[in-house]
Amino acid sequence: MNAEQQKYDVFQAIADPSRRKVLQLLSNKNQSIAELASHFDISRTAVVKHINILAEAGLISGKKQGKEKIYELQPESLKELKDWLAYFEQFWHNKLTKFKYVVENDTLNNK
Amino acid sequence: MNAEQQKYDVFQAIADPSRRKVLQLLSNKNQSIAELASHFDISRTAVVKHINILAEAGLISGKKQGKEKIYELQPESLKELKDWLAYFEQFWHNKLTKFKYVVENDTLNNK
DNA sequence: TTGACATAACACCATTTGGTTATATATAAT
DNA sequence: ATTATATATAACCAAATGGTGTTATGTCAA
Repeated sequence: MNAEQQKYDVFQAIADPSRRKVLQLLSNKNQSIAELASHFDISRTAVVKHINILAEAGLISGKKQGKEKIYELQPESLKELKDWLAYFEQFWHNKLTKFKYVVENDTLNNK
Repeated sequence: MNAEQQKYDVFQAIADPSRRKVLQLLSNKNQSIAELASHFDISRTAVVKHINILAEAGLISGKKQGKEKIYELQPESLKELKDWLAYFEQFWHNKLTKFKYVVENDTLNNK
C-alpha cells in the first residue's frame, strides 16, 4: 500500500506557462502526445514531463489507443482552485465596495 | 527606463504553500513582516523572500510605518486567475451536463 | 548617544525544476 | 519479418527555488 505521495498539486501544476498551454490545447480537443508536442518549441520529452505533472495533479488523463496515448482535460480538479479563489473574492469585493463608498462620500470629506 | 521584467506572475506566486499562507494571514488583518513571520517555522529572511515575490506579483503591498513595514492584501490582482479559471469552468460545466445527459438516458442505451 | 528593534541586503547552499539527448519498448503497416 | 511510428525510460545538466546565517541600515526610546 504505497502512500502515493502526490508530489504536484493543482497550484503547482498551473504555475508553468507550458502546462497552462497544454490545458488550453486539450480544452480545444483531446489529442495525443505527438499532437500536443507539435505546438511547442521544446522537445517531446519535455512536453511529456509537463503532461505527467498535469496528470499527477488530476487535471488531465490519458488512455492508450493503439500506439497513441490520447489525453483529455479533467477540469473538475480545478474546483480546489475555484474554492480557494472564492475565499479571496470576498475581500476583493469588500475592497471595491469600500472604495465606492469613499468616492460617493467625497464631498462630505472636504469640510 | 528599466524594462522592469516581472519575474513572478500570479500563477507562480500562489504556487507555494507558504505564500498562500501569507495571503491568508493578510486577509485576516494587515500586519508587519515580524508578525507575519511569527506564524512560520522558517526563518524571517525566508518569509521576506516570499513576501517580496507576492509583492512583485501585485498580490500584496507594503508601506513603511515608523520602523515597521505593514503589508496589505491586494486581492484585485487575482482577477487574472479568475478569468483564467472562468474559461475552464465552461468545460467543467459542459462535462457535468454531458454526464447528466448520459445518466438520464441510461435506459435508452440498454437496447 | 547608546541600545534595542525591525527591516534590508548579502553571500552561500541543497534540492527541485525544466530542459536536453540517447536508448528501449510496443504497435502498425508493408 | 522488417521497418516506421508513438510512447516510455534513463542519465545528465544548468538555472531557479526555497532555505540558511551574517552583516548593514534605519528608527524609536532611554
